[in-house]
Amino acid sequence: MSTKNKILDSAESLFADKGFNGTSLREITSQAEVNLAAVNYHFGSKKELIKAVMSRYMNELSPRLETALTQVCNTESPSLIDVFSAFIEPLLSLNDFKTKGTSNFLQLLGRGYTDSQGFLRWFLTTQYPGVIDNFVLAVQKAYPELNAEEMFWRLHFTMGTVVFTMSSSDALIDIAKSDFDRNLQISDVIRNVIPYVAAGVGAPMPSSATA
Amino acid sequence: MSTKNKILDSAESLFADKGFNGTSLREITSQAEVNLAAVNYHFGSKKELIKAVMSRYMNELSPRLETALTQVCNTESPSLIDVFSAFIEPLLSLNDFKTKGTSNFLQLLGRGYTDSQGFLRWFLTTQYPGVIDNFVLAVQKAYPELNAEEMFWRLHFTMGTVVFTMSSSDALIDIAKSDFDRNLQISDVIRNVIPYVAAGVGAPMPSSATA
DNA sequence: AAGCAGTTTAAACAAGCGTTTTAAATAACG
DNA sequence: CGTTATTTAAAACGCTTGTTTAAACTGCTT
Repeated sequence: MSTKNKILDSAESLFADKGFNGTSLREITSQAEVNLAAVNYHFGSKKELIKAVMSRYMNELSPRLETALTQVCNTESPSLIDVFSAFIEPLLSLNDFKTKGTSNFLQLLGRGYTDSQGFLRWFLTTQYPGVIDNFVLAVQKAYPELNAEEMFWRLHFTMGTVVFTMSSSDALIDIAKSDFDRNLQISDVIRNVIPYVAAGVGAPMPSSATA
Repeated sequence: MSTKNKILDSAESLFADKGFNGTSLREITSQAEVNLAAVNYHFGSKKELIKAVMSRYMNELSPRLETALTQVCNTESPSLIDVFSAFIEPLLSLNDFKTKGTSNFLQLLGRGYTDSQGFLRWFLTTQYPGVIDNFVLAVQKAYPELNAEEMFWRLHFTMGTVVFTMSSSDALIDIAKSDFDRNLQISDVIRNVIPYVAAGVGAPMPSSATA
């Protein structure tokens, strides 16, 4: 295993656990068993390391996601459940790509949104615009009555639900075990959240006739 | 204005903007125009200052919230919209209590959940258990078919939606202005999110007969 | 007026941070 | 084999953090 990959792996798990700001380069290089200066040598700076960690996942995920969302758009009359379910297989495929891949990535997503404000929005919209565009198209096809403004709000609410849930998924899984004696995994959390966000996005328009 | 209150006010707005970890005591005391050591003199530590900022709001909010939720429980057959709408008046009343009170508090809530993991959960469950208990009771009355496990998940999803939305409400309001030419306030965001979370919590049970 | 508790002040502390610098070890190649 | 380029290593840099210290100042009571 190369020094570069050892750093990426350690950074990924530590970032997911403790956030970007909450993780020091010394923690990362210590866990990776490499020298402290190796981070700046290989990546230039901490910020570039963060981007490298995120890109490794997004490059794996975004083509699968775009394909799945395009397929939904090409079906006859997709439901919102169909749209959100399109995320399942691409997200779970990250577990083949890397151990704990799915949960690590989803937690990183949450960290990127809350740690340094605006970073994730910039990262996704500038680096991977195709994913968002396809997603909006799929939602429009599933719920054409939703106007642009309502769509804007509800997609942000959904982003919040997913990002927040995933950034605290470890705690939620622990509570589910102690309170309900259920041994759940990240895939169960994903399957649980889909009916919720689908119902939220699919809520009737506030001041219009029923769809 | 006392030194103590100057610190509380500056800490509140800076914490809401940049998070607890992202705000230094020197920023706070500089904006408050008091000496650096005043924080440790009056509050003991930064952690105690955070608690003091949160308590100032919760002591104002929790009795109003408990009253409103109890009233909902005492109505004949409340809807989930009724339950969540019970939050509106108590939350907006924080604007009478303090300038920008509502949005500051809701952003602080989000920071407390994401900044240092588990702090807010501990704070709310140990310091203000009555609010959560009344909330759960109200949801149970509005949607009795929801079993404990589903309730657990959906309330956490809702927490995520609200907390995340509010912690980025400033950005959302800005986007709404530039994209749709709408001048919105925090109260509009609250009213927008209610149908979403009500529909999410009210989603049909996954593997049971329709309610 | 003297004394005293309550506050405020400026300065310093120890620790941690990201980054840079130096030199030594390793690998690649003509 | 010898030279060059790459990679590692340890130490130090400059800076910021939360916290503490000790002295000065405040306003009140005796």
